[in-house]
Amino acid sequence: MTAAIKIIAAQGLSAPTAMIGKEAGVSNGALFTYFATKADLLNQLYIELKAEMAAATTTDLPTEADTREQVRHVWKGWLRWAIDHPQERRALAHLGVSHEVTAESHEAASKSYADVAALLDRSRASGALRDAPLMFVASLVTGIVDATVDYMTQDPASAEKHDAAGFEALWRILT
Amino acid sequence: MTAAIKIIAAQGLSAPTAMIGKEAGVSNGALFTYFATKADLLNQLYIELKAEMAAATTTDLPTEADTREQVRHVWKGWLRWAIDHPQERRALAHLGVSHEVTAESHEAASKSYADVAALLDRSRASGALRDAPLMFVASLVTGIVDATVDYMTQDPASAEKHDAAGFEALWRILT
Amino acid sequence: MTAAIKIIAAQGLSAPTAMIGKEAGVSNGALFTYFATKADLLNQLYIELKAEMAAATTTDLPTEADTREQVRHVWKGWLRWAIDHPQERRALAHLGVSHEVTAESHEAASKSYADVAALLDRSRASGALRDAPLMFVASLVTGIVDATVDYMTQDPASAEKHDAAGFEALWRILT
Amino acid sequence: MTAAIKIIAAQGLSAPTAMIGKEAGVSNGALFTYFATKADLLNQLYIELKAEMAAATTTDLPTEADTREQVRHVWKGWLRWAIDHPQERRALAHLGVSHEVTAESHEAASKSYADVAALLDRSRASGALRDAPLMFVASLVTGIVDATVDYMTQDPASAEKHDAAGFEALWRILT
DNA sequence: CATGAATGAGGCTTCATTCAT
DNA sequence: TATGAATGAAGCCTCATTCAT
Repeated sequence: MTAAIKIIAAQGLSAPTAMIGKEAGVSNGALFTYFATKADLLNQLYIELKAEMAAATTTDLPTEADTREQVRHVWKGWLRWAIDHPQERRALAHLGVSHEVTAESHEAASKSYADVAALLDRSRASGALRDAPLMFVASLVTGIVDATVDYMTQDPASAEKHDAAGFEALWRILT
Repeated sequence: MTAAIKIIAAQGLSAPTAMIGKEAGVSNGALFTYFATKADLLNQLYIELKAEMAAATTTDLPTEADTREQVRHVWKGWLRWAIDHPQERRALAHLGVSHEVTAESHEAASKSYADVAALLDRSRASGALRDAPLMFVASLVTGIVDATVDYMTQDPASAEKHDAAGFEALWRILT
Repeated sequence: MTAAIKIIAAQGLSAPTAMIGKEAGVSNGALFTYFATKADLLNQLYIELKAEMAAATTTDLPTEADTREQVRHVWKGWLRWAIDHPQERRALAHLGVSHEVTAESHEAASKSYADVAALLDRSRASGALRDAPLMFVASLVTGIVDATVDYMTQDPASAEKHDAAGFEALWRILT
Repeated sequence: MTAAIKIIAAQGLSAPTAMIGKEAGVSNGALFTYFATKADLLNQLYIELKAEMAAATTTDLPTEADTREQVRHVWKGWLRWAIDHPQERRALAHLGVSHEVTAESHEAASKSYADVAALLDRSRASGALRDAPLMFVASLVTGIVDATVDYMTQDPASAEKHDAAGFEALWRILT
């Protein structure tokens, strides 16, 4: 699994299963005792990565604090995870557009985000997007996070500034 | 070319060249009269689509109007193109993450956006992101556009509302 | 034709007909107005080259001189032609082992050597190989010529010495 | 390998790898488990055949006997191998002129002939070719062997006579 | 007759998947 | 259950040959 992430991040989804097996230290045949199919592996990987990413945003969430604080916590967690797991992010970028990843997997992945979605819903309650579909708002937010992480990665010296600017943009949209 | 867009939108980048040829009404061999390589085709396609998309946002730009009006024009053009060209958008999504698309192609593509970038720069001049790198702001904007288009496509009945909400979010970020 | 020689010498028999056409300054299609088939071209080329090579050995043959003198003349002509036409030689090396060159072509080519063969027959009349089949002797001779040319080409500084050594070997075999 | 020899002898170097695989009783894909590339197969084949041929000439070489005896031994071994392995010989003829066979392979192959070359050097020590480059002499010898084998193969009834005539020619050249 | 784009069969190679050990 | 050699379908690309202009 870790192997798959590394290989897919580096080579894309067309990476041979044999190479993933090698990286994982198992034979090419053994891979298929764990995953019936390459598509299976990709789907499980997708779900797992999404879940992991979601978990990173909600652990230790200060549920008693005010909304802004909680959003800030999620924001921080998200950024930290993304920056600490560049390969995971790259792999997800590939998996996200793949035809091999089924609608069911996308469904399953979105469930991991229930808590984040709920928080988002509370945050925008009295904002400009109060009447927009929640998923739409979530998409906007995801876009902002991705852009922010991209620039923090490219220009680590000004990471702090990008972080602040990104959060500023986010908060403006929500409120 | 049009054929490639259609096939890639439907099947992804792993679509056989033979299928693209067939869709275009030419033999599999003929494809390589026009493109030396599959990668070549993908790169040219990427550059062309990006250019076309950029063109859709800046034609008839009211350069004398105030900034908000111009941003609104670009926004409208962008949305219209995206909604009218779902296959092109899908193909671009695939091409954007592909390893086959070279850095040179990305470079070339970004040149098409010079005008839009300049406008963006003017718009955020006195806004919260006035000190952020322009490309960072552009990424944020792209994220918002993509999210908006996604939801206008998924829920055409409320297209107007999504449009408005998206622009609202955009404008908030810039000013 | 000259083009074919050049290209085949450089690339072998797998050289594309299009490349030969280009070198000759005609379109790929035009080639097939002159030669029905690539195999046709190769066969004609083989016969022509063999004939040319044979001609180079017998022009101005001093038919009145003694046998050794005549053999010496053929030897000289052969060496000269081979050294002056390295591409032709290379092309012939490829054509000689090709399956595309038919038995008829080999037959036709050998006819060009009638005069040389007759001379050879006279030369060995009282020699050690007087009872061997003429073609066998011819093969031996060809082997010696080829070896000599190879070394004269590789080491032009000592060309004279190789020439002499080669002829010495030849004459020893014949007499 | 044996399959490759057979197929290449029959069809030349343009023989499909699939056909070689089939002859060997393995699938087309399996071939590439053993040889990364068709060129690889050809190079290994060339080296192996050359080595085998060289080995056939020097096994049981009577190193204590006089030079003529030793040359005779090599001659016999060479002829025997060539006559017993017509396919190997044909394959070698193709491989010898191929562009796919690299200079390194030729280098490697020539190393197999160190012993034969040394013997040759001793044999011609006081002969007419004593000052010619050894490799030149070797080429002459190879030419004679090839011619002899060709005729022994074509006309097996007189094999004995051709053998004798060939050796006679050889010995005349050396001494 | 020449052109050169188009054809399409065929070759080399890759790789997901299977299976005997 | 693990191994890794074997399978064979499929993909990219080449090139002899054809044919409309």
